[in-house]
Amino acid sequence: MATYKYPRAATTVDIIIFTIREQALHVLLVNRGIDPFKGSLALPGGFVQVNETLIAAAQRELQEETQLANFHLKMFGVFDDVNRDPRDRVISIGFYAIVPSHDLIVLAGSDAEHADWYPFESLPSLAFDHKDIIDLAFSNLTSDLYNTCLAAKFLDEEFTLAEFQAVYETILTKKVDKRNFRKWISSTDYFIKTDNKKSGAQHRPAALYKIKDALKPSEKIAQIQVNNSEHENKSKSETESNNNTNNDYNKGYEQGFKKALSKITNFIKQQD
Amino acid sequence: MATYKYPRAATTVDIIIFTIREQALHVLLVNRGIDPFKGSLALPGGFVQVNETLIAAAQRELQEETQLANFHLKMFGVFDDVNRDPRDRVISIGFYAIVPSHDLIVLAGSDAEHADWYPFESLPSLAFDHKDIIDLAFSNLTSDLYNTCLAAKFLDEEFTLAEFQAVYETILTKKVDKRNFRKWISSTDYFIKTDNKKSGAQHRPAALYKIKDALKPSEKIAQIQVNNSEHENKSKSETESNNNTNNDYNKGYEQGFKKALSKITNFIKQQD
DNA sequence: GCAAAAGTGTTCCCGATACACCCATGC
DNA sequence: GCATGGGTGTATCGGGAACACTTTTGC
Repeated sequence: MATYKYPRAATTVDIIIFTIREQALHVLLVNRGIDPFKGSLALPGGFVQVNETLIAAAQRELQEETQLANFHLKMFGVFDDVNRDPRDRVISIGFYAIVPSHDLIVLAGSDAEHADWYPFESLPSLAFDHKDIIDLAFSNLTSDLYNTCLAAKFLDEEFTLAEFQAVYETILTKKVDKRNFRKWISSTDYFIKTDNKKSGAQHRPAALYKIKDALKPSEKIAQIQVNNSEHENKSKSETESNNNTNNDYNKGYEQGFKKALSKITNFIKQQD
Repeated sequence: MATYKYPRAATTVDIIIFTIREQALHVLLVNRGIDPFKGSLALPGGFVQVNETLIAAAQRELQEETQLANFHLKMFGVFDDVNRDPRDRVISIGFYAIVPSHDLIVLAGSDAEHADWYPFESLPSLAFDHKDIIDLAFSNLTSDLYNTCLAAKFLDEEFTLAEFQAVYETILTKKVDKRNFRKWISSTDYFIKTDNKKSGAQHRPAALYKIKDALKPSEKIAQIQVNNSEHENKSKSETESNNNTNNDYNKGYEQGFKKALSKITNFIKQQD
């Protein structure tokens, strides 16, 4: 039992796990085994313990619910409507994660909850304000596609550029120009061609690429980063200098914002 | 007394109030009257009550400490290091606000704390992780300069373009090209020329501008917005559809992201 | 009439877009 | 040898950036 002079809001994390299966973006949802919204679908997540950071809480919840660890998690929003949870005042922090489609290890939930994948384009109605949370997560996902290398997280460690391009086309639901896409790949410093090739198909083998080692997961924590463009002016200490429990995998994935967000609309064909 | 089965983190808000005085960006700091960090300088802020949103808490704290109301507040980050407050586990949400330099109403604090302005470029050492919070706030401020009209909040309701340009030059510590700046003004839909002029100086009178009425404060709440660029693809419901207690002034100020963040580096002369 | 800031257009350059053909493999 | 996807270069266009002179007032 904990006793406080004044009542406190509870703090939770909610996590959107994105994957691509059957050429469509999917989101992991759990069937709630308890009230409120018992029987409804909801995002995985749960209460933050007093001795862990938010991202550590998100990692822990995911591990409990999916047996997967070491997610690349990104904080993207705060949900603080006073009545968003009928039981109590609950402030929730949203994170999103990306997993490769083959990691579909499903997923006996901790509380006899059943977890499964649902297509982003036709989500059922959800508990709490989780629909809003997903929308904001998606909005962040799309903008991160061209500003970070994290879209590679949808794929295996080594991937062909055709596979990678398909990730963008699936999420953006737009055709992408192959030559311009490849020009972008080499204009960023995110990716590197390996010596390996993927052969076996009935055509020329494709070179395999991977994320540059320098960008591999390190010991940096997620922080909501609203802007990362390069203004060489008085940024003083680095914006990421705060938050420091080291248990995450975000650094590098947000490095090297060579180009500003205008990238987002790059080489998305102007058709329609 | 409030009693919970499991201990809870406390939730606080910290607010950075920016203003420009003596041609320099300043930040409001208070002298802490109580431990921890008694006597140190710190950001205004305080605990969130269970029946108010974060932004409402920020508004309330500011009103208590500065007698000013109706700030334009923007949420920009979450600070959740486990040991950031020596007393207890405290998760803080950062907001920033902008006030015109003449509103320097200072500011007998609520707890016999003395509040005053400090130049951003030479801040003293601060309590807690408040230095990190300020750095992230500044980083958000600079990126918002060209993506919203909120820089006008540094000025009176009606302002000349020279005054407005000086805001940008002060914050970015760069010279800005007058013609390109004015082209940007008219390329956005944020501002409108009034029929009034500012005369009296020893030169040609300057036209006064103001923020377009359509962009004036309305009933929308602040949400951390990582991306707002226009991808006309499946943004599904609007990203700002969440968070809805109506007590804020943010809408419009974030509307109409016509251009992506590349704007940030606009018409900042390449001199050094 | 002179000092001092207001106001205004054009050129250049680079990066974003569009676009079509040859290459290597499996069968 | 043919079907299939892998791989590559160029020309155009638009927006960002640089740049100088005329206008209007106060004294």
